[in-house]
Amino acid sequence: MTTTDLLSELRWRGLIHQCTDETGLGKLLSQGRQTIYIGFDPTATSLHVGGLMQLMMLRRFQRAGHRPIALVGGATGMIGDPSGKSEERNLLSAEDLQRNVDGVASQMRRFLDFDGSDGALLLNNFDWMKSYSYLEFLRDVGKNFPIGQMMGKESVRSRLESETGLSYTEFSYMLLQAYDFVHLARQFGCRIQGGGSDQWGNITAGIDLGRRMIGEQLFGLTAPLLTTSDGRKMGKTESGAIWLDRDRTSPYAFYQYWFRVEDTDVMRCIAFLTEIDHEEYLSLKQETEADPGKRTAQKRLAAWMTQLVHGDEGLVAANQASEILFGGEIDRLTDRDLTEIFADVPSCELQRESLGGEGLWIVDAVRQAGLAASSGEARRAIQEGGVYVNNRRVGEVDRKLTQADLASETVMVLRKGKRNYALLRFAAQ
RNA sequence: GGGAGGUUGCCCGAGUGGUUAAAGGGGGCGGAUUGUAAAUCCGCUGACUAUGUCUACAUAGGUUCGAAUCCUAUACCUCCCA
Repeated sequence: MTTTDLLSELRWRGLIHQCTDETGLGKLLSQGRQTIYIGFDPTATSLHVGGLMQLMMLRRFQRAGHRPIALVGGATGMIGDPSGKSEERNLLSAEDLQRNVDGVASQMRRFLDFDGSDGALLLNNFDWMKSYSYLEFLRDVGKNFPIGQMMGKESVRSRLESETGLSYTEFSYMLLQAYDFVHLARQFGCRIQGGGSDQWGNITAGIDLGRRMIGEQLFGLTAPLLTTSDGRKMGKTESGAIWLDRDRTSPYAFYQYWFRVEDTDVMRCIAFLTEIDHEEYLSLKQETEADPGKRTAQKRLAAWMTQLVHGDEGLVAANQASEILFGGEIDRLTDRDLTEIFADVPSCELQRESLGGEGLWIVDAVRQAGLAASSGEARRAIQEGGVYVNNRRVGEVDRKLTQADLASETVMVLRKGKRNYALLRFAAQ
């Protein structure tokens, strides 16, 4: 891809929410290899879908021949960005922060090429902020910030009007992020900062600071937030965020999340998060509108995302799991198969002896597996025909489970409703 | 400080001495339908050793054969007067 294509690609994908100077940026990009940076909050050891948007943005720049800088906010993470947050964040300890920085950094290697002298850079602003003294910072940086302008920023204003208010620490956040931009411009010739639309205020603060401190014209580019058609943030389920870390969100759950995206949201996800080209995008859009029941776009999205984040094995496993879970009876599988397919499904260990004699009462099994909070609830579920053993419906409340119900050597698969699974493992002892 | 009203199940909200585990709605859960969708329809929604037993209508006592319903005290909330 040539540099001139990059902006037009971002445009058709709808990835340009705001830009400080689109024509100027286009000119800059056509002048040759540029450097762009985006900051990442190290709030957890893993990124989630929100961070993926930004990571993909950097990746698009790298593929167009530019150099991306992924900046983990080891320093800014200690302060907490008030943008888009309704209340003050709890400060992280230095150790937690370091752990998060390490975790996030290792995930980024999947998306960006950090090798060689031309590769992407992974930086931590703690490295240059840790030894900056308060006094010096106030003289160099602080004096360039008119309070009036700071107060005008959306992030500050909305918080001042709210009941929680904001602390001086949070108020100062934008100085740190602004200084990052200037630092990167000086050290690495980085003249572009990207981010989500909530970062606009922080980015423009950096551009102003750049003009004052080093007399350079910097550029800012924000992407829209990834939201559903009814305005909620994407990447969240009732049970929490969708993470990139396979231990937090299994490849199967990850795949399922994208598979189940609403028709009205799926094309935007494809545009925002994948590298599926315009031609295919249009044909997917057409197919989805013509026959939404086929879920062609959802399948493509799920496959693309899962492959990028979890690799080929992840995709194969997710596909297999989906087929089995939504297929017929579960039978003649091995413990290994089941354990892999149901990696993120809750399971409980039971004594093998409980299968002997009378057998294990289904009501107890459902309750112990965590599919029902009480045995009353378990009974009800069974009476309503909502309980399945190995995907076979259980008819009677007094049903007993025996050896014959094992799906593999030691495991049974219990299900309540459409897609609530739990494993029962019968330990040998 | 004085007066009036309120506090019901996950949430809202009926119920003012006797089949009241408590109407109705929302939510949640199951089923049917479907596209692993939306909408729709049906059922369930206190616990348990379960054709029975126990615990529940702010909390603690009391009246009564019998109370969410009457009385007393306590806590919290709302309104009115100072």
